Amino acid sequence: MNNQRKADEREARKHLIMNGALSVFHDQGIDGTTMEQIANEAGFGTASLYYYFPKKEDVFSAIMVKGWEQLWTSCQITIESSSPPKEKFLSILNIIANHILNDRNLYSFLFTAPQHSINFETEPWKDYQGKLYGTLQQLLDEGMKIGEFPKVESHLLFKAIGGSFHGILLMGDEQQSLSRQDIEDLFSRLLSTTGSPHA
Amino acid sequence: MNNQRKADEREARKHLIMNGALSVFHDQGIDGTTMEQIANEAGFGTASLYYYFPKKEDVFSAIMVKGWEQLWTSCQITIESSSPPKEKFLSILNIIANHILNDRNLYSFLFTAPQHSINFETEPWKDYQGKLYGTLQQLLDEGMKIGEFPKVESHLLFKAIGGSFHGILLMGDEQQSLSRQDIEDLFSRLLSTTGSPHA
DNA sequence: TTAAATTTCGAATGAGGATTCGATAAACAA
DNA sequence: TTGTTTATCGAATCCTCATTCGAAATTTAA
Repeated sequence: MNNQRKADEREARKHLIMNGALSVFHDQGIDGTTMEQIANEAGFGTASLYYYFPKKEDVFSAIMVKGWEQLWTSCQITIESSSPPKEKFLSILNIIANHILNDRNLYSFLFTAPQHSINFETEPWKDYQGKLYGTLQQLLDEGMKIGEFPKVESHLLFKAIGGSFHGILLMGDEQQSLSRQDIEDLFSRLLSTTGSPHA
Repeated sequence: MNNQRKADEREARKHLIMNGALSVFHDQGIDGTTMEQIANEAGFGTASLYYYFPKKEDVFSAIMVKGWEQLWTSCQITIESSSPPKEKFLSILNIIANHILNDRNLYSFLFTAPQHSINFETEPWKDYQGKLYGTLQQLLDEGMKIGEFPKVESHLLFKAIGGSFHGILLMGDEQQSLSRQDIEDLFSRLLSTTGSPHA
């Protein structure tokens, strides 16, 4: 019975396709990418893709699921630990940062995929995304209550952090070296309880 | 001679179309928008659009130009003033924030337009964008030299600020009320010279 | 009021690209 | 070896747009 191997190989081929897709997205943009380009990049004939993904949309979806699931599971232990909010929060950011640094294309896709073109509500990865974001938001709220964080509208703080995270890690092509130190500096700056004097 | 009025009216119609386009972008996404949808939204027949904009791309381009030019000119006076870097920097952020708050659709478009699909290098608005970003980056450098800003890689700081700006002002649909105070708080936090203690 | 210029737009046209077909090859099982 | 299942893919569909046409309406100018 090589049923298992069969399945594994099939799965492996799916991943080749997904990576090909990510690579094409990088230069052509998501909406500008054709199934033919993906096929070429991945080393398949165009029609073959449909043997693995019935619809173009399914390629997107599969990538999303892979990414968000990965992200969620690698944060889970930390999330379930019992460290104080701020420490937990920063640990999670760190984990995510490492993922992004290791797989730029994938995470750039995760965080910039157009919110239209597809019925995103029913997608399975929405779940992981929701849990992760929810957790972070919640940590922010808790930490604020304890006084570990500055007194700012927690929604605002969340968006600010999310935004700068995106900016630092995903903006621009330069593979810019980023010491973990730099990252921590910036975020603990945003999170410092030190009131900030106006300009 | 009603040549002037003629020109004005034509210009006005162009703007109707641009606004229609922005409105459709908002729900359909930029790449998912068709000329027909824009036409309907703006109250024209599909073919009529081409009387004003020879190519779809020209609609995009016109919007970009309008936005960036507007942004640049409204910052120019401040930029040419002789305030110290930090003050100047925050003033500019403030001006931009107000623009975004007043014309969400336009600026959401400006800052999220896909970098692919078009030959952006030759576009006229690239100029305004470049000047504005360049100025901000430069102010950051200067301020850092004087010690008005924290000692962080200025490129990083720039991205962090750009990112959180985007996050705060353009993320999510909720028209969330945003006091200018809140905004200043967050940014002067990022810019404060107070070293931040690690978690 | 009449010719020229300006605008409008429904209905072709044409190209690009997603998806499907039909045939073939490989791998496997009996 | 031979039938069956798994994979592959070039070449046809078929549909969705962007863009163009050609005819009409509306406005301007004389």
